[in-house]
Amino acid sequence: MIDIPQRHQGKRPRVTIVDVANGAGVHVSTASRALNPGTSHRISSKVVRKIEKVAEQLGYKRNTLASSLRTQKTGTIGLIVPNLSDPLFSPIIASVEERVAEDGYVTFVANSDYSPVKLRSIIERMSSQFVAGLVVASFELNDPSVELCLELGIPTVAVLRDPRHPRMSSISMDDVSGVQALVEHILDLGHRDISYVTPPLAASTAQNRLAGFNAATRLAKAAGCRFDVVEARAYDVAEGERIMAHMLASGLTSTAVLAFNDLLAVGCLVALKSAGISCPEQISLTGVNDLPFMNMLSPPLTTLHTAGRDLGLEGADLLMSLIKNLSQPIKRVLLTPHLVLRGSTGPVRKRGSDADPSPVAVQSGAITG
Amino acid sequence: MIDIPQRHQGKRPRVTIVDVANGAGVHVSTASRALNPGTSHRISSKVVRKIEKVAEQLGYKRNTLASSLRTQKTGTIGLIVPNLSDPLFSPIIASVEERVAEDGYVTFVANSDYSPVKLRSIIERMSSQFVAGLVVASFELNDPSVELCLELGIPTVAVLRDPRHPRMSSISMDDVSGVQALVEHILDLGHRDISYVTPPLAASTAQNRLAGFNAATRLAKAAGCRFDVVEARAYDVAEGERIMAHMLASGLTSTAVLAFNDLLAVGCLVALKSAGISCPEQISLTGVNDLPFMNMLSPPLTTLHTAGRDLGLEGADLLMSLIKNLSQPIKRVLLTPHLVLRGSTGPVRKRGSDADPSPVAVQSGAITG
DNA sequence: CTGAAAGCGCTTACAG
DNA sequence: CTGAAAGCGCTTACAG
Repeated sequence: MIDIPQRHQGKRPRVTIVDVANGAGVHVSTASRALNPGTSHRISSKVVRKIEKVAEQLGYKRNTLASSLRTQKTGTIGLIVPNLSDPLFSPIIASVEERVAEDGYVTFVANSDYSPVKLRSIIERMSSQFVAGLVVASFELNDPSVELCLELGIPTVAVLRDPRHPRMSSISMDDVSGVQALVEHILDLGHRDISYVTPPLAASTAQNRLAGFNAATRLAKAAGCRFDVVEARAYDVAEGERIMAHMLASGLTSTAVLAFNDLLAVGCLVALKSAGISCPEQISLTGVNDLPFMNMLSPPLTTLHTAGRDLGLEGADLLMSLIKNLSQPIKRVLLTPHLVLRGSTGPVRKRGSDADPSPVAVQSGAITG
Repeated sequence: MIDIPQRHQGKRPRVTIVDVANGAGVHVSTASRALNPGTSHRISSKVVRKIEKVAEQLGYKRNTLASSLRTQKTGTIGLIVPNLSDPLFSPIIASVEERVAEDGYVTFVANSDYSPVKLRSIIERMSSQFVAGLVVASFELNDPSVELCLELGIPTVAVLRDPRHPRMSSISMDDVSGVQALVEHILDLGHRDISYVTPPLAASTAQNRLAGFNAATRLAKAAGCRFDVVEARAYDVAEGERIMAHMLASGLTSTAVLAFNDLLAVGCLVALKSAGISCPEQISLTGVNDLPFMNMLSPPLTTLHTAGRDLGLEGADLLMSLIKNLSQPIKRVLLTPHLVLRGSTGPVRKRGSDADPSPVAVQSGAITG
């Protein structure tokens, strides 16, 4: 019996530039020049047309592998994010892809999983694949991978997280003033006991948001207000739930809780609900990022809007210009996050009105996580 | 003045296999064999160790471009989704990446933007970059790109959307029975006038969900129930908002609305809210996919859970085995979506109770979009 | 077990 | 304006 593969039997042979050259009756070097935008002007337009026609008819596609090997440059850029599943990165991925495609580049996306070790190995792998440049959303502060990119000579732009390296350009959100505005809004609402949930201070985002919190609370602290910082271990909903349950169990006195990001805030909200505590009546809550659907929660979440699409577009744009000219001044761009006021924040309860003994009491049985 | 580039001056020279061979005092072919897992057993282990040590010291990284050009195979696979920003695709992207990484492949992600034309050009581009295989979530029914993949001889697996081609394997959700279960739940709640919002029937998902709706309503229709199908033009929140506003303006009589997906459902919810119609008291609402945060909406959305991670893992797994052996039987795998009952669906109002004239009345001023 | 040589498909100085 | 030739960095039949 003849063994016919059940699929793909029609594998068609690949057309090379040699086929095109033969078909057009010219030398391969002529065909190559004609088919390259940068050199086609050196060939008589009649011959160019002929070659283009033959290439079209034969369905010729340049072998980018061979081309890249020869020219030592590829049409690919790498994009590294710390968590592919976090909705925060969707618009960043989409917009980087879009912007670099304008210049004919394609994008490799990789997930560093919040690990500096994985980040390093991804960078090394991408370098060995000759990416033309890198957009990195995974850098931590003083991340040794920054030096690696510089040593390897790969044009690189940091987005979202700024490694704060004197030779690395970055596009990030102005977290300090953003969180400051958030705290001021909370103070305006009359809150005098506020907690902030921070992740480990590995990245600029974590450090800057804490700095914003501290800056805003410094004066108020002198005036007798109470501020507390609680450390989370991760960035996700589950951790937010755990932290809030823990805070409640330890006798939380705050009337407002600011979370590092929306995911933690949503987790806090879950824990508040299962403890039977109403938001914002008993506790006001805020996040950061303004992820999709945050306007549809119950209550809708007050947050800072992170312009993911702008981060991606500006980052990719800067990378494109860096690829054209590496020797340009380092830039550190801050985009202003805007405050999105929604239902999860409200005026602090007047003392003595409405009863209900503070601090917030909660049955230990109601605590999850 | 001497012009010193401000960045990247330390660009280090690339180490090739020739350097390694020289350093180890062997021929490049020996170095190549020693450094390749498949051939290293042919070299004396002493020499292998020597070569590995030198490679390590020199920081040698194989140039994958050159390697791929020679072997005619790359370590990359392509993943094509119709919309990079839809949260539905995040777990698919993450899980495909994860699974193929186990076999040493890296992933190219591309966005077809719901356009068969863009899809074709992405496939052609990826083919010209010698991807080892493709995972495609963008196929429409009878999509000519399926033939293209087969002709090009690229191992390909369809996920989420099944092009229903006799020679294309696919992993998708069992939408027919899923939506059927959804309708039965709604009927159980007492609803007798139900509308379904469908997008254009280009993809299997659209066609199957409509088929599920029709199958479930056939009997009930004979029993005098009223069912309506409304056509949307897109898949997003804005379109859901527009459609629901339109339905309300045209005197919607249904007490339950099923939307093709969560995004449309959320849009419907927005329109209901701005029209002052309560969900589920006046109108029950369902989506499909169970995107993140759907459990946190107000009301939480009843929906079908799409196991994005499983689609990605199974799809990538099948692709890996296809790459190893193209001549294997075509598979069409259906995963069962499970029904997630939440607050957006509830019993139909008893007639005559509670007053409120049906059909749902609404001021035209309240209609958005 | 190791070496010498050819070749993957391009591009680009070097000639003319 | 076009051609002939070298070479990017690998891998792999072919010898020995």
